Amino acid sequence: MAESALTNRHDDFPKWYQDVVAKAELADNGPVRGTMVIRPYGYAIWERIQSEIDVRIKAAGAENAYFPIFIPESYLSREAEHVEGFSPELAVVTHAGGEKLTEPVVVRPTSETVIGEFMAKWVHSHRDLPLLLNQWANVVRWEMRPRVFLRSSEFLWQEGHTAHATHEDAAAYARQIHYDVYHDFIRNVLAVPVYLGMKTQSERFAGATNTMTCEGMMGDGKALQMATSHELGQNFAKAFDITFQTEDGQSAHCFTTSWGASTRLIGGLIMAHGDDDGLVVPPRLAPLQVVVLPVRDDPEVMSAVRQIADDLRRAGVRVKVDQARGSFGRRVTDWEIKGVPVRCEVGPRDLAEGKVTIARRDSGEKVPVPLDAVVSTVHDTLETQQREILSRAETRLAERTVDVTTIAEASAAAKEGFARVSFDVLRGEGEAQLRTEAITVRCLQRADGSMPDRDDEPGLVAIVGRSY
RNA sequence: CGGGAAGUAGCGCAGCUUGGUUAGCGCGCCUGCUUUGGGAGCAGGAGGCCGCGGGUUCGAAUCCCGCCUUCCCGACCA
Repeated sequence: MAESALTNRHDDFPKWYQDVVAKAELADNGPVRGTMVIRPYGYAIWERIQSEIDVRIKAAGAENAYFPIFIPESYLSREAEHVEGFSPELAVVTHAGGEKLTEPVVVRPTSETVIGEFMAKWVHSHRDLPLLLNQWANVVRWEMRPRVFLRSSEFLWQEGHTAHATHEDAAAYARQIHYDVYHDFIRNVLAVPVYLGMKTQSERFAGATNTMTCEGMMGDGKALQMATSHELGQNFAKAFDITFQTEDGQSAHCFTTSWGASTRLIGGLIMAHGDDDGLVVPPRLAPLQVVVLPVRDDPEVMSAVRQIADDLRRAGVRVKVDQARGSFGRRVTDWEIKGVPVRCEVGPRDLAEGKVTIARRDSGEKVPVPLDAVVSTVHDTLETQQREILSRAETRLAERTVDVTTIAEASAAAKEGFARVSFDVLRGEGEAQLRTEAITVRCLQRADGSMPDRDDEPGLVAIVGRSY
């Protein structure tokens, strides 16, 4: 291969990221600072993310609904920590219909408050619980330093909101979502290994009693929070009067949860798996799993290409035929930048031998395959690739997570990746001290890597690092 | 929002210091022919409110002021 079409990842990682976003035709910047235009290929990836997450959410029993984008400003102020947490990044509508509004209207930064209001209306009895809602929506959080997919002023996400009769029920459901929806999707579809853990008090969602996170490691060693689930205790139930009658006729406040994953996952996909040739999309996620690529625009070749694409499509593979416009080399690099997992290259030389060439995006490996074995080989290659993309990411995560015992060591380790350090070392001043170096506690775990129930459990371990 | 860098064709840049023909170059784009097994070649062609607004000047891409946008580093976040 001659020179790359992209900035080299090790020369300038942020520039490389921008190049991939542009050249893989994922997104453009919008005309207003911090907004983004998601292009068809980028949106196709989002639609794959949506459908995989949606099916898991429904399996967990939640139902989709839709709440309005405009929220009365007064709703936000009902929960003190919540409004304090969000007020710096709110977009507020003060004028509409040619007049000044009597009460300003907030563009939702998240929907806890409106949904709380309606939960209060809908929940009367313990028989109405649990109430399990989800919505797919856009939200607005005005960003000072925007970055496409990672931190945009408007982004797309799903936000789940649930109400439960007991703390135990709410805690269990938030964990169920965290493991069975987020962790399962991120690990098994997105092929990103993550640390599951609890946020420290300073990193917690505004108004939550507990925030859980999936922390992934990007190609440059920085952390990305890829999904979060919150226990909100009775904070929002009290602020919005979400009450129900218990079996013995008492009135009680609900325990609520909320949980979300956003278009940031696309940024995570790019930075977790991308290489110097562009995007690498894991097969289970890929909107396009195979591109069938004619070496030249020749009737015999084209007819073979169409036949192979039909066979693959019938076998359930997401496939596209390359139209053979332009040079072969150019077309190859274009599909590589887009990260399509498998190329099936078909030329006269292959056909003369009754074969095609199957090429893997992640390893670059190419093998000749007899025509009648294409479907089964593609199938195997997709599975292998899915497995090995995850395994490479796991190796990086393991190699670049270092066990340390002091703050100075943690700070050094965070230059390359993550540090694992006893939380006792950080309690008090330690966390704040690291923060001055832009290093934060990504999550807290028990010594065996499991999810703590409380942040004051003895023996907790903190995973620290720089983050997006 | 603080510190730094930059905005000239779709993308990447030169020109600005020292104001003065018709604002250039590479890639991409269009047409034609030859090509196509790893970013093709030749020939012809299209494409610019030089980020926006104001000022200085006989004259501004070039000098001055303001604003907007992008990127980097910080404080905030999914």
